[in-house]
Amino acid sequence: MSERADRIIAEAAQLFAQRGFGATSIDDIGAAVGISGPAIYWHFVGKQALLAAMLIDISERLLDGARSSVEESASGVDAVVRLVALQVAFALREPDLIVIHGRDLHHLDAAQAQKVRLLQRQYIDVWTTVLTSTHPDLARNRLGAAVRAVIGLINSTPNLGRVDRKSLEPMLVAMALAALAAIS
Amino acid sequence: MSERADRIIAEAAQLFAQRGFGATSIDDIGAAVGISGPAIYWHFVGKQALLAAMLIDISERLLDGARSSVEESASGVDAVVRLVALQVAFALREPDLIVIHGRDLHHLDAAQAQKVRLLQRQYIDVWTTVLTSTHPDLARNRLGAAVRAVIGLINSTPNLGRVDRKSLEPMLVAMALAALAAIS
DNA sequence: TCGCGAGATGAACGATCGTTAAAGTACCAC
DNA sequence: GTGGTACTTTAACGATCGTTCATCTCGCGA
Repeated sequence: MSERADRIIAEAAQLFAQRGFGATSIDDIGAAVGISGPAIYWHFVGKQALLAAMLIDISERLLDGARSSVEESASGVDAVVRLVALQVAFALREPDLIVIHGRDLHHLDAAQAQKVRLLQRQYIDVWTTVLTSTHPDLARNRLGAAVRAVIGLINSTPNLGRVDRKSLEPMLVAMALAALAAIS
Repeated sequence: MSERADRIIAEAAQLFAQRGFGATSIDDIGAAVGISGPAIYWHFVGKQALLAAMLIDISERLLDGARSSVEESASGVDAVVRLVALQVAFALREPDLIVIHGRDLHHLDAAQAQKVRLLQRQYIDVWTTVLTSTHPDLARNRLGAAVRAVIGLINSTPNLGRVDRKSLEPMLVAMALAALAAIS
């Protein structure tokens, strides 16, 4: 990916997060980069491709990170702590992508949406598999629901208002772990 | 509000939740009700008005419910439990509105969006005020952030996958309360 | 029967916007 | 300098869609 393409993705991500995919025009993105709108078509096949690029990229990064965390961990509870810390750090570092991922996924066409949803499901499955070791008495789909709820908690970071985000990190980790400990 | 207007709101809510506000046309909504698209303009001034009606309505219902719950409660912890139960019940009963509220708020114009956000802030404030009694040592904006995180947990209900929603209710309440107990 | 008003309809307007097309610029190898 | 490649621009096309308009239907009170 060229330098210019990276800039386009970065600016588009900011605009998508602020205004939404539908309310951001190709010309807006071009203007933010410093080129004309149609110039984007030299680097990407279309507007959807921008969205797909960022969504697939973050989904893959998250999945890879989760798998690495689990591999490196010494025990089940250690793995849970690492997964929570990873998600919290990601949500605090890239709130724009969190917003876009939760809001604009449906602007992808069927094939691309399916790809993103698959990655998402695999990510949830990494969490769920870890939890089956710490909560062997619970059904798997129940654990999956709990995982989604905890990720919902962590991903609310972008809406947390005017607070110093960094100072929230320990609290969010504590809340997420407490919620996971309350699964029944 | 007439009978027909209620049907329009109800069908529009379903369509908005499924496809998103931008991907739902006036003709789609009309077809779902059994009338033509432009017929909607007899009942509402425009497409945005539909969205505003449902968003303001649920925000007000939630705020009223929260205030009543707090009034009826005997203690601070009792109030927290009631607030959590209320939000969980609402999220399970009306997942469509939860989705729309979290995804399509930005399709409102400035004035309407401000009104909804005000109601939202007042709702958070009800929670926060209750929490200041149970957590007197914590700053108010920190409590507000925690409240938003917990609501994010509860509102993840629509994405919980194919599980019997009703059976999740006690677990979600337990997770939310545990998360709130972990505030620091 | 007449007329009025609520409600609905199909056609048309107008704006927005993604996308394509054709032409232009700058740099670089030869 | 000549040709080609990488990248960009402006103009235009075409589709979608919210909204408006003129017209129609139908029930109902006088």
